[in-house]
Amino acid sequence: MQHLEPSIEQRLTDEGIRLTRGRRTTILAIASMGGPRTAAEIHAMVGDTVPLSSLYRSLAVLTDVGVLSSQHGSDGVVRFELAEWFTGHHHHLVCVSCGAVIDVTPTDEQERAMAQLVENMAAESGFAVSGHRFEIEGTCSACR
Amino acid sequence: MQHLEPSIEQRLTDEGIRLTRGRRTTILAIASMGGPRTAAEIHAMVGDTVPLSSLYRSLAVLTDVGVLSSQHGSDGVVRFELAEWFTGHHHHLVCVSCGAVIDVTPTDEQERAMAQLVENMAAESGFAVSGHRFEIEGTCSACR
DNA sequence: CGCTTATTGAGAATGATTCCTATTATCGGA
DNA sequence: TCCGATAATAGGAATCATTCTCAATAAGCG
Repeated sequence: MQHLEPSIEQRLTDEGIRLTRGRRTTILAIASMGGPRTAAEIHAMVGDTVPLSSLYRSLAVLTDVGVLSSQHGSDGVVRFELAEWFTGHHHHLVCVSCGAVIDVTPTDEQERAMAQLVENMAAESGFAVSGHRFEIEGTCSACR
Repeated sequence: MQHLEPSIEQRLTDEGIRLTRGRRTTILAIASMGGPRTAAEIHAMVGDTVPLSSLYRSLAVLTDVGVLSSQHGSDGVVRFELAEWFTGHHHHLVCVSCGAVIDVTPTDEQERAMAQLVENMAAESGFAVSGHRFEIEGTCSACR
């Protein structure tokens, strides 16, 4: 992605969010890194053109608007990546040996079964379900 | 749980870990709270009998030894609870508004369905599944 | 009971993230 | 194209959870 996808640009204007140089730089950097990255990693990539404090603010805004999604890693640090509406819904296979993360896109049928399960489990708690995260732990083919 | 379960006490001595007053207090507090709790919440419950710094150390040790399990919430705070070998396998409902976490124990049928799903999804990747983590995001009844 | 050594206590230190305020840049309209 | 209202930035201070330090203390063994 050399330029900003129109769909992303659209999303921003729809929300009344200005597309500043810093935000453009940030989005492009994340897109080019192809996986969840920390603010520090992104900052290292974009350099001083985007100060850390501005970067954090941009990440927050872009996540709010739904251009990015964030996840809190087991090391307590937040990682950002392009949101699923852009990359597609997926889950992660996490190798407990080498730490590799493999994307898995569920089939429609699998996703339906999962949604069913989610509703069943949440029903009794008066919980309004908005999404789910599913992580499969195991050993990847390279590590066995 | 008024007293420390023998199985937990055993675990500690097996690992050469001393059972101090602070650690006993900490474990009992967590057990009585019945769900994942932050260090701050636990500290509020045990009071000054266990200083924060000691509490953090105890939580780390107990997690290492496998008496507790920890999870990093979407609010960036770590929550602790008794490990699954003690409480039984379960999943979490996470409130995206207030960060609260509620335990949900799947029925045998649900867990079977989930295991099935996991195998299906991992099959193509040559992944040897050892476990899974399932988090349901939504809004709790108090926050709606 | 006494010894050895793991553990504690208090506060300082750290690291990620957020907040504050004057300054600047975006973008819609004339 | 230029202007103005105002969203957004810079960057440095502030916050918050968590970790570290080290002298003082207590667990558990004999």
